[in-house]
Amino acid sequence: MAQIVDDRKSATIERRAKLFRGFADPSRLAILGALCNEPLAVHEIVERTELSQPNVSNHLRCLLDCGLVASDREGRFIRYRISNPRITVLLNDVDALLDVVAVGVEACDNYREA
Amino acid sequence: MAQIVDDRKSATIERRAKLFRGFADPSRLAILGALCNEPLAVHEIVERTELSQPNVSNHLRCLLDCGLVASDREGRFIRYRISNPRITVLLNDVDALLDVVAVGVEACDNYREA
DNA sequence: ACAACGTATCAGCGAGGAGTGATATGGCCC
DNA sequence: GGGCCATATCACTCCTCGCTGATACGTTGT
Repeated sequence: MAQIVDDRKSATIERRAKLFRGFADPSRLAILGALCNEPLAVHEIVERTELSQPNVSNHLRCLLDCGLVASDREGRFIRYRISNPRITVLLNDVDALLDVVAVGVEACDNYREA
Repeated sequence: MAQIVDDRKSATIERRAKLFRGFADPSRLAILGALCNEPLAVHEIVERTELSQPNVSNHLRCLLDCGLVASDREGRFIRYRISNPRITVLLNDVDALLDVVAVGVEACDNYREA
């Protein structure tokens, strides 16, 4: 019984961690940031983020699998968009938290700076 | 000028990514989850999370540097607590987002499952 | 049908970070 | 003050993940 509770708890934690990892990458954040303004085709994302095309495609696949973005084919373009407004909410929350902890976060050298 | 804007934009993205990474680890989430209920000393966190003591200490140092937790010495104990309510808000929002995308997130095999 | 464009896939490399075990530091009590 | 408990630190290993370059797939126009 306690075991079941533990399993359920840790399963929740693992899911949270995995979702956070989805956001914990500059490239994916750049893509999501670009898509927050408007839906975009892949080559447009490539232009705006200055990431390589395969790189963008890889991350889009990840974001798509995770359900964070959705895609619609339009002729030979594929237009990607944010799948759920909660994502924007989350990004805003992070910015709000950053207003408070930005200094500390930048100072933390337990993981990489850039 | 465009360069400055780019720099500023990417600096924002990097900060966001770094903060997200702070949350993107099961151990740190377990610690934060435990602290959400009540302030705890290190050995109490060790008991509840079943993580090793050095591991907990390492993560606490990281969370402390980032400003996500705060600490108070109490005799030979050191009591840690969540530093800002926005953190709880953020965790709740993630859960809310998970209600929508949990299936996709678990299905995404672009990064590790557990 | 062919050329050109848009997008996806894959293997391989490199770096960063999480966990462990041993050890150091510091405060408490008898 | 010596032993003990609570916490911190460090070196090291392993594993995961992100990026790149080459290439394949698919769609559209001519």
